[in-house]
Amino acid sequence: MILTAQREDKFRRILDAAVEAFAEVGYHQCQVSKIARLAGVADGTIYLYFKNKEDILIRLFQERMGDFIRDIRNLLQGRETTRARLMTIIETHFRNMEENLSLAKVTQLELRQSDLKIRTAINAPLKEYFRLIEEVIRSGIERGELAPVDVRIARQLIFGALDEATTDWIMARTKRSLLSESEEMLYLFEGALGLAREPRPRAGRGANPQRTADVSGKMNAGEGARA
Amino acid sequence: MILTAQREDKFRRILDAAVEAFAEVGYHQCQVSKIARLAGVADGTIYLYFKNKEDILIRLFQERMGDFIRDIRNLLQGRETTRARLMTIIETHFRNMEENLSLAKVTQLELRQSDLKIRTAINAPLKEYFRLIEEVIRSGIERGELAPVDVRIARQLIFGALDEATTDWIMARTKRSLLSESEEMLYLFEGALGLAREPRPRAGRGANPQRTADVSGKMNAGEGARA
Amino acid sequence: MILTAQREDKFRRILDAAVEAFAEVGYHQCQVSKIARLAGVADGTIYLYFKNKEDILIRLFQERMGDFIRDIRNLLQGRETTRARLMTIIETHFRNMEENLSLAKVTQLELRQSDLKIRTAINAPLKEYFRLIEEVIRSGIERGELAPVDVRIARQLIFGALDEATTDWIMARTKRSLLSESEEMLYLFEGALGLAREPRPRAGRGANPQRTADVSGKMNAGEGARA
Amino acid sequence: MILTAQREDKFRRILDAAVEAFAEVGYHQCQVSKIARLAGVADGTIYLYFKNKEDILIRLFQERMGDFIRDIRNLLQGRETTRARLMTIIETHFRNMEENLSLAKVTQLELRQSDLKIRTAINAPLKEYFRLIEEVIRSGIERGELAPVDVRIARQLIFGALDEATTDWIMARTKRSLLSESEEMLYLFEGALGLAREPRPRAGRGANPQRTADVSGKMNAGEGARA
DNA sequence: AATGAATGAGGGTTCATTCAT
DNA sequence: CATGAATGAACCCTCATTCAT
Repeated sequence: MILTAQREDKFRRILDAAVEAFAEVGYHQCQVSKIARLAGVADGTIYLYFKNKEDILIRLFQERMGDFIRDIRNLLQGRETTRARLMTIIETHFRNMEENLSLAKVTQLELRQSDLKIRTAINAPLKEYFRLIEEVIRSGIERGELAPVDVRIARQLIFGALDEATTDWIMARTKRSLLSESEEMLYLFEGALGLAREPRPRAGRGANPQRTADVSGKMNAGEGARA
Repeated sequence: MILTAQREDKFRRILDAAVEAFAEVGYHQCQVSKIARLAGVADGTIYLYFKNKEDILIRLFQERMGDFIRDIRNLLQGRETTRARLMTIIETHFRNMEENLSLAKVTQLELRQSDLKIRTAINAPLKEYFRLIEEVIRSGIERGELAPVDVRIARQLIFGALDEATTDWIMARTKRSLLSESEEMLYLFEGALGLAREPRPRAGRGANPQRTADVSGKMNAGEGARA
Repeated sequence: MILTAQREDKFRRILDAAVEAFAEVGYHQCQVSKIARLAGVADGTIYLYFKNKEDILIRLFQERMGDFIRDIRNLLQGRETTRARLMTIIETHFRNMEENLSLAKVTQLELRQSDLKIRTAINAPLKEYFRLIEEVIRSGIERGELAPVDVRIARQLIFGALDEATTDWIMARTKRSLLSESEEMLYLFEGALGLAREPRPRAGRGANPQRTADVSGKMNAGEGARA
Repeated sequence: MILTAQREDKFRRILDAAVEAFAEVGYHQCQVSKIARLAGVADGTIYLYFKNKEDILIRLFQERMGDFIRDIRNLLQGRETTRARLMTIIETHFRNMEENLSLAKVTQLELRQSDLKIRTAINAPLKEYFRLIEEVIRSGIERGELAPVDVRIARQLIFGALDEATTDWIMARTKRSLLSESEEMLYLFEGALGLAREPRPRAGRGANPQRTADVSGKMNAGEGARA
């Protein structure tokens, strides 16, 4: 195992190629040779850097999820209030997905395809993300900003909502912005967690419930539902 | 093509066998011959009832999801308040999963493995569920019971939270009851949707945030995280 | 085994259906259920009349070839000269094929698909046809009408030429008449067998070799060649 | 994709193996793994060189037929008279078959099994052979050596006779030489095409029609007829 | 380290045939 | 006799992985 810059580069090229390839055709449909082609290496070279196809998916997730958690941890340093922290999580989650559509597709769709072995390997970084969310909730409770909710269940709600919103967004044909949902999502979280609510940021929201009704009047046809 | 009770029975036996088989080894790892063996029919018989392996998964979901939605719609008939309706959704969702662990595994894990074709086929029943949730939210808003939240996003929160809680429960080794989370989940939904909160049903909850801390103190090790 | 008229009818319907089915999609591609459908009987019924799929092909050939030989034998009764007899063979062969395109396709194309077992079974009727041709040649030699050619090889030439002309005709897109080749074919046979040649029946043939040249100038493109 | 001698060799080994395998058990009965075994390669290797099983049959024919036509064209260069040219065609056709019994079996029996797709692919080389025969006939007519016969029909007679003689020979149990029929075949062709006949080469032929009678006296039992 | 030709296990699906009704 | 649902053997091909160069 050499760790030269060159090797590091090839490792990254394969990972980048894999993201694109998985996102395009799906993990199971994706042939290793396709990744090799996109990465500009020979098929066999893949196996100098990865144990097998499964390993690519796992390392991919670990790598990107690790980056994501590092980012979010850094951003949380500067956030004092629980509201600011929640907004940071929401926005970073959404922005990360929005800026990496391919990665988002893999994360939301392909990773769930994997069998038990893969999901087990994926466990660690995901657990880290869960822990991070739970820490925000717990400290919020301790500081009296949040109601004494069940931390695990509250985390399930937060992660589940962000995750579902992302999947919805990927499945939707109309490419509305995911980030634009952040404020409404924060509003819901505030209520769920018993955080004293700020006045609604969007003017006219309270005054115009019809708009909301209209939107949902579309009945989610073709958009909200996972296609 | 006969449509006798006998034929109906064989169709169901194959579907039941498929649920067990997919839950046990996963869709991709599952051989058609395994389903046939479990169903007590010949391999070829499968293809008298289903177009192909994929079709089994699709029909399976459509069938069971259809039943589920029918159940939930029936129960909602007798519920007048939005709170009661939300509780019905939560409990029916959780009970359904808890009573059909194999089905839950397929729904939560295997169905997400499927490629675009399968997910498209799955779309209709899932959309129907989304619509149902959104109808409860919308009517709650119209009746003044809920704050004028964005219906689509609120639905994402509700479905996402239920879905994530279920996945968590399946992945967890310790088989705590999923249904027992219903009340806390309802409590969070109430806050999120601006529903006037009932006093916490569980005595001591507010008084004992430590319990929550304990639970999360486990840091989700091997439980909360998707293994 | 009953031999009522009804049974006889069903036997024939299956055979007729098989001719059409084999001609349309080929023996190997043809499913037994297709024959059953065309014959208006159940799949299983086929097996009351035939041992298996192979048996259908064999009986089909035996039946039709038997009819054909009976026809040709009857016609030969009234033909005294070897020339007339040869013409009878040529015309009956061509007319038979032309009037039963489906049968011709099976005979020329599908029957040659069969494995050794089928060809062995087909042997008897084909041998009978060979014998018939050889008898005409032999008696022609004995009566001094033909040169003392090798009977077997002469038969190979006659059957081979008729067979190849038929295959050519089937493969050709342009549906020129096969029967119209009879006279030229007879002319060639006369020469080959040393039969005193009649003056060319087609006026201008000898005088206009260019026409022939023109025709062949087409180089057989798309017609003569087996497509 | 390397095109080294090594690769060329493997291509040829597979082709050779296929000829033997097809000849032995027939195209449809022949498993790809049998070809692989005979060729000394893995099953999957076949698919590096051929698109599928069908492709093996097609390429096989194109390859060998191409060689055959090249051979015959070369030999025809040195033949001035139409008689010599006809003899070249007859002898090369017969010798080629006799020296490659397996190939002959495939050509005469298996290739006719193929469905439309295969026969279409086979068209080109076969047409080339037809064209070659027709060129000999046409130039013979132009040079006044042959009667002004219909070129296409004459070609059908020549190819049909050679083809039928070959099939006969393959189906026969007694392995008389095919090549030994060349002279009699030429004799018949001479007559058919109006070529001034040479005196019969085999002494006693005219004098001993009994030999012919004897042969045919066998009534083709098990020999002449396609078994 | 890099290559890519070679490997060969593995499985979904078809369809001729059977047999209970 | 007739049916047609059920059977299950059989096989082509893919593609992740290896290894000689």
